[in-house]
Amino acid sequence: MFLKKNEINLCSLFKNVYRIHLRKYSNKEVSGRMRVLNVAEKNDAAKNIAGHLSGGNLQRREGFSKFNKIYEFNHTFQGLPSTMIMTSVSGHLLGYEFQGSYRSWTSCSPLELFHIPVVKECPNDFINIKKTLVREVRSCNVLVIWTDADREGENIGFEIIDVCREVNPRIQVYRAILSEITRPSVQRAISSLGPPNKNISDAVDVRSELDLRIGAAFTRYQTMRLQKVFPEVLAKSLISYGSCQFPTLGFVVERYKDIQNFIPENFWKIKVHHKIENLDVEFSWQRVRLFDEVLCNVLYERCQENPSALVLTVTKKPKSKWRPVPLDTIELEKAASRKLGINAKETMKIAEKLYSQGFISYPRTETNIFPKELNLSNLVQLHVQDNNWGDFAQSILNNGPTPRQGKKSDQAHPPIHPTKYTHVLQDRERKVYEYVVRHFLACLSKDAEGEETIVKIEINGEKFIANGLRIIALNYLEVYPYDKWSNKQIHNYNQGQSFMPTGLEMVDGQTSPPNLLTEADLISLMDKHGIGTDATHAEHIETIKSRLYVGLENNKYFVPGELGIGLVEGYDNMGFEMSKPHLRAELEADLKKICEGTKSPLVVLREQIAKYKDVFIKTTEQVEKLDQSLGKYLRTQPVAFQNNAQHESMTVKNIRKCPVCKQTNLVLKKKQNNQGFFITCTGFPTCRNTYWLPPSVISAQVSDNVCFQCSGGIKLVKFQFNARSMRPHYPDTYEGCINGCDSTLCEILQVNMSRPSSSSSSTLPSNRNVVTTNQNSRTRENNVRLPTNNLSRPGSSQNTRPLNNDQVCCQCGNAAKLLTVTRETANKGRQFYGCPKPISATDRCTFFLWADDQPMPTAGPPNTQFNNRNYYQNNNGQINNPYRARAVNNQSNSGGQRKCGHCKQTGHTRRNCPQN
DNA sequence: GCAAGGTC
Repeated sequence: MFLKKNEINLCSLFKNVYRIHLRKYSNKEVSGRMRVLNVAEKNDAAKNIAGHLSGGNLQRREGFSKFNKIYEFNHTFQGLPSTMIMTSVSGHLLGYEFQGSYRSWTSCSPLELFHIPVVKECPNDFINIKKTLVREVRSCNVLVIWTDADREGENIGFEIIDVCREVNPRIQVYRAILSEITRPSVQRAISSLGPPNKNISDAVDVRSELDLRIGAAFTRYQTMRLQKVFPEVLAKSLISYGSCQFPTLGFVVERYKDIQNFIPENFWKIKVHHKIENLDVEFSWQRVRLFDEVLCNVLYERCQENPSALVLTVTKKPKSKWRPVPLDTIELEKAASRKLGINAKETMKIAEKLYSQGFISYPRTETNIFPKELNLSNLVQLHVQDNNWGDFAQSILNNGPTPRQGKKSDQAHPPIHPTKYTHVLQDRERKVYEYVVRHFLACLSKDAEGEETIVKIEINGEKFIANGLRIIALNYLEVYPYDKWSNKQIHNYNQGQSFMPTGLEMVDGQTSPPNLLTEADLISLMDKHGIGTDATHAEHIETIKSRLYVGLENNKYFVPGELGIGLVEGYDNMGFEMSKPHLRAELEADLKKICEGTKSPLVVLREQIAKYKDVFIKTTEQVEKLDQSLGKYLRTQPVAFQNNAQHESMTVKNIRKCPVCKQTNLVLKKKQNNQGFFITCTGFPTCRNTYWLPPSVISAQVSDNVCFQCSGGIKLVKFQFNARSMRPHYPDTYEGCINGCDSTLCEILQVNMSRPSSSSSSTLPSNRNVVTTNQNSRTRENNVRLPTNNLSRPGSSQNTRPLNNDQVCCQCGNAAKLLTVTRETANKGRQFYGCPKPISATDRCTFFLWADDQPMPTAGPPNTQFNNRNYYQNNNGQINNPYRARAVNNQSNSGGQRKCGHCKQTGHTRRNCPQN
């Protein structure tokens, strides 16, 4: 329940009327106060926002997660006195994963990873955070999202919304936008709440899903193949592919190859020296250098003919060395790598520790502009006490801080700066802290000032230049030893004067290749090409090091490893620029269009998947190029490996499409104790269709032969039975079709594919043929529909009756009865299906299904089904997925014996209880 | 055993 502001004002005049009004529409707020759940992206933000909103008058209590506290305080929300509950998540609450058995690398062909369902689920680490949200939101009327004002923040916001709406579907949702966490910003944000932006969130979902599908498909494929092709070298290697790690590797390989392919060129140039006493001033040639020796020699000889130098001009002008801009993550990483000798990954680890101890501000920021509200003088004051930089800090206070401003703002975090003084840190922590402090003081100080002298001379028509520098004031350099700027002396020259050089020489040289990339260079390239984020650059670099794609030369320069260069060259030879940055850039452009609402996320997903799937298939077709390239660099002969649809040959063999879910395949598997076999759907646990083979089967193997009687390429299975355990005259070894055409075999095995599954062993679970939707997860499929039709056919093994598509059937196999809730509850009038047998009947099953939760028709792509009542549009214009709402009906799997917490009956939960 | 993105 939420009231418009003018409505609230009116109500405030008639408090009694308002209270009635409030109670009428909200059963959450019995006390007459609004309860508002506020959720930030991290605990630190929640704490600070709560502090600003409450003016410090708040109570802290524990949530289920020890890292994410709950802050409670009173506040006037939209004109109403309200109880504010502020808590947080820790970044993403949910993440995409493959379901169930698909997490096994051999469960399916890697090609299938482009299409099989993925679910957005809460990792175990974050279950406690989710539990806190679920508990708190039950008693609230309003949810305010305070996550970071960036793309990921918007997506995290929707993850919070999804979790909260699951238990409180009527909650009103608002988005607060903060540019920084200061009191004015927080106040401004809460008084200008808007709706969350689904477009932005969708873009992140698309990116996440693509990263998983593409990354996993290529990683599994190339790992499994190359381990077999190079068993001596790569048997235990994980050969990953990722949309960020591969371009990062590509940069290293490209620079290495540039150097390898570099052809030096000879050049020649003329130098002039003028030495008086100990000062030797060198004049450089205005032509810089010539690549023609004869021509250079002609000009040199001309100078020699009349070597007297005439001073053409003497220019003196002020020269500044600019103080640094406020520190962002990338600059910290680069500076630490270059100047402190600490690599980016280690730097971020140290910075995070310093942040968690309160010594520095949040170290993952793209902002290099100090917000106006930040009291810089107070922060500088903290450092006046220091022996090394205290005097400098005092001088800043005396003159007033003059921050140099950069041009970037992530609208979320301020530049990295010290927040507390300490002098007790040791080693690398001290180095990083000192760097942050000195950088902070430096950028609040003044540019270094100097005077530059430029002298131009002419010798018989050829012009030369020399520079001098006189430093007037070091200013920021006094506190910032990481920058160098030194005086460069020059003689006093006057325009029009002539002098005789003490040296005139022609020197030769060779052009030299560029240097190998340092870590700072690599980070700059990643930043320039949009590979990764400021928070992840260091991780991608670490990944390609740990996978042995690259190594370090002299502990400083990146060189590709044999594996890394072999992979890049292999894909290049196929014509796929997998290691080039523009693939990611193209996706980024599409993501931007999704954010702007000019391109549909489904279209982007479909296009990108089609593109990468095509590359994947073509890769498998010419994968020998990868073998050859790697063989060359690994100096190992590739082991012959069949090239016929490799992505399939390295996985388990499919027997046929699962007759229940009709999406994934039936495969043959050994039981965990290795004693006996079963045939199961690879969609487990989404699809639980399983056929247990009798103990008399001592060996089973899917054959390459297909059944010539059945259509659809059903694979035969080769069985070995216990000797003489079969019928008289039945062979102990037999290859046959289990699809139904071989009735004797199916009878022996008690397998009947015309039914969802059959129980062939009395000692094993038989009723597993139920498709479920994980209650903690949201399922997303590409091109295929999540199997749901079994809900209308909870179909125990006894259910042999053919059912039409529209019929709802209970667990006994009977047509379910349509009933209506008659009790005076929130669900009064709502229809549901139940078992048609009398309540007193002992064999009555526990089937329960809301009529408006019925599965959709099975035809047509999912995005064409928006007219179905199960797809509904919420207040924020988002399309909600009905599958999640239906998940609670799935207790019918595995016996469904959990009791409702309300009526104590089985077959439904408290939330769906018809007696509500 | 897989990605990249948050965060602790």
